[in-house]
Parts: sequence; structure tokens; C-alpha cells
Amino acid sequence: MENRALILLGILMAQSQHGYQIHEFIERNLSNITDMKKATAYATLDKLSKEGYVDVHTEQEGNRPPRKVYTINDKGRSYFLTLLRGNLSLAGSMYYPGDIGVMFLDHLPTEEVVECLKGRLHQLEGMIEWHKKAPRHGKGKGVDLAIEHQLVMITAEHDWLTIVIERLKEDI
Amino acid sequence: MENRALILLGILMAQSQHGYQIHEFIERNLSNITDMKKATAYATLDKLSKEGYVDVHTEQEGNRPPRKVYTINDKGRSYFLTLLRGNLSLAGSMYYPGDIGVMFLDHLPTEEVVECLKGRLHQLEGMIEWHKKAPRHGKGKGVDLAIEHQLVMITAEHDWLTIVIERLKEDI
DNA sequence: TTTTCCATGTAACTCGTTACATGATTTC
DNA sequence: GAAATCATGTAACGAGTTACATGGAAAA
Repeated sequence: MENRALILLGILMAQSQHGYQIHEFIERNLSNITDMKKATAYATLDKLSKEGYVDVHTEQEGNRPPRKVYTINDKGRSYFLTLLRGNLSLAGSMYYPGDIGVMFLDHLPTEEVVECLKGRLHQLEGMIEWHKKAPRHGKGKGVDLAIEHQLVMITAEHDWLTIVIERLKEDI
Repeated sequence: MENRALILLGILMAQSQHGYQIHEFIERNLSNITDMKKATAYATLDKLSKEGYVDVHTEQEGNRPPRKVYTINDKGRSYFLTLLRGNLSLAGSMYYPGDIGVMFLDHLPTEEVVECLKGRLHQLEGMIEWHKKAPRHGKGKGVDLAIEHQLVMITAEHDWLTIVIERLKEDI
């Protein structure tokens, strides 16, 4: 919830926009940090305006459907900064879903485990490629830093997996 | 949902147990891979039995409250292995909530960002300590591997954060 | 002319959490 | 005698997703 608000307010900090536009921006440029869906974006935007963090006014261009343009206000900016500080200060205690399988890997023959993990590894390599050719648009340090961070984490995962696979192979 | 089932079935693969016991095990030993709550555990166990993956029978010791003991059956074992293979094969595309803040860090003065990130770093150091003295109970490779993995990931995050903070300090 | 794009929204649903209810029994 | 432990469960709620409805305009 708070993270969704932080994302939306952060987008509005750059410029006033309408819901459709915001949702498109999320899908196009923020696909690696959130999977927020259209309905959620619209609803949260609505809630944010009811709570007085953003102002709304309706625009219409020619005969196109009317747009609800959201503009962050002073209260919103201050709320945004609070959320931002909180997010930056907190090392979110993560749960890696992949660790569940690892924890129970003794129930499968080692050969099969190795095969499965090789699949995982292959996907990670795809992700690394994707991140390496992701556009660095110096639009500010932040965006590029976030991509760099993800590349670092995926690479760490990749390297660890490689070692684990090697270690398991010795056990066969 | 599937992950919850995988965890519960995995626990039952070791031995038949009743709900209370299972929930305690999760809180005591699995706190680093899941935060599954009591109500969720009970409900999922119930669902698993209705779907025919586990058998249930009621036991009673003296005058203590009756226990519902869950035992995994053939169908359950086969389902467990399917879930396990799926989990091991899939590199879950992760979203790091901390990246949201990083992405918008340009909206805060660099000094303040550095202060916030230092807080994050400090928490990470605590987590690293915790993991280093976590008991290695050679109960099978899996459990230890999962802990090792988490240590690797937290360390990667730590090292990256350290570098980023240094880099930001130069900008002040 | 059928599909896609623009733009917003709602209703039904799923998953999971919180907070409570029960009742005996052991511990302080 | 009060509090914690054992053991299960339910009801209410919250967050988010899916799938749909609308209707004009541009593109294929």
C-alpha cells in the first residue's frame, strides 16, 4: 500500500499526469520494480486525492475521452518525502521464494536437482542480459542506481547458483 | 498459495504432525523463508486434506485438547515433488521494495540520502551477524544451503550499499 | 470493417492477516 | 488466583488482481 503510494507520488513529482498515462509509464519503465496493475493504480490515485495529497482536475482534448489529471500538492510532497525517507532507511527483510525449494532439495535425486537449478541459472542469464542492455538515461542517478542494484543482486544469485551446482555435481 | 502448500507438505514429508506443532516449527525454524501466520497454516492444512493430499486423524493425550494429525499420502507426495521441481526450476523475478526509494533518491539532498542508507546498512550488518551464527544442523544439505544463500544475498546488498554510499559522499 | 488505442471505472474474487472465541491444564 | 500453554477455529477486514463495461476515435 505505502509502496504503491510512494511510486505514484514519485511519478507525480516529475509532472502532473492522468491515470492512463501513469499506468503506461509504470508498465513501460517501472516493470522491474513493481507489477502494479491498472485497477490498483486508478484506485490508489483516487484514494490519494480523497486523502488530500493530490489535486485533480478534468481535461478534454477535442472529442477524446476526458482525462483526470493529478497534481501533487504541498501535503503530498511532504508525505512523499516521509515515505521516501522511510523506504531508504529500511532494509526490507526479504523472503526469497526460491529458498523454499532449496530447503527441501534433499527429497529429489541430486541429478534432478542439478537439472532444475540449471534451468534457474539459464533464466538468470537471460535477466542479466536484459539488465545489461537496459537504457541508462541519466535522468537522475536514482533510476540508473536501481537498475545497477538489480544487476548486482541477480549476478550474486547467478554466481552462487553456479557454485552450488558444481558442488552438487561432485555428490553424484 | 502454492508456496504455502510446498512448505507444509515439505514439513509433513519429514513426519506426521498436528497443526499447532507445524505452526510452531515454522515460527521457530522457518522464520527466514516465510512469515506464514497461524490462521493461514490451519486453513491451508485443511484445504490440503480436502483436496486429498494429506490424511487426517484425531488423537488425544489424556485430557488435553484433541489434535488433528496430518499425514502426507501418495497423492500428496507426488504433488509435493511437482511443486518442488517447479520451485527449483524457476528464478522468481523478484521485486526489491528498497529499489523504489533508490529510484526517487534525487528528490532528497544527498546528505540526507547518505544518512538514510547508512541506517539500511546498519540493519544489514545486524542480519549478517544473525545469519553467521545461525545453527548449521546438517539435517540435510538443503536447510544449510538456504541459509548460505541468504547470507550471500545480504552480503551482496551490503557491499553494493557501501560502494553507493561512498560514491554519494563524493557528490556532496 | 474489424481491431486497436484512448480513458475510466466497477464488481467479484482470492489470498492472507488480525483479532477474537473456546476450554482445559500447567505454571507462577 | 492469574497468566501462559496447548489446540483449534471463525468472522471481519484489507490489499490487490481479474475480468468486464463503456464509447468514441484512429489505424489496419
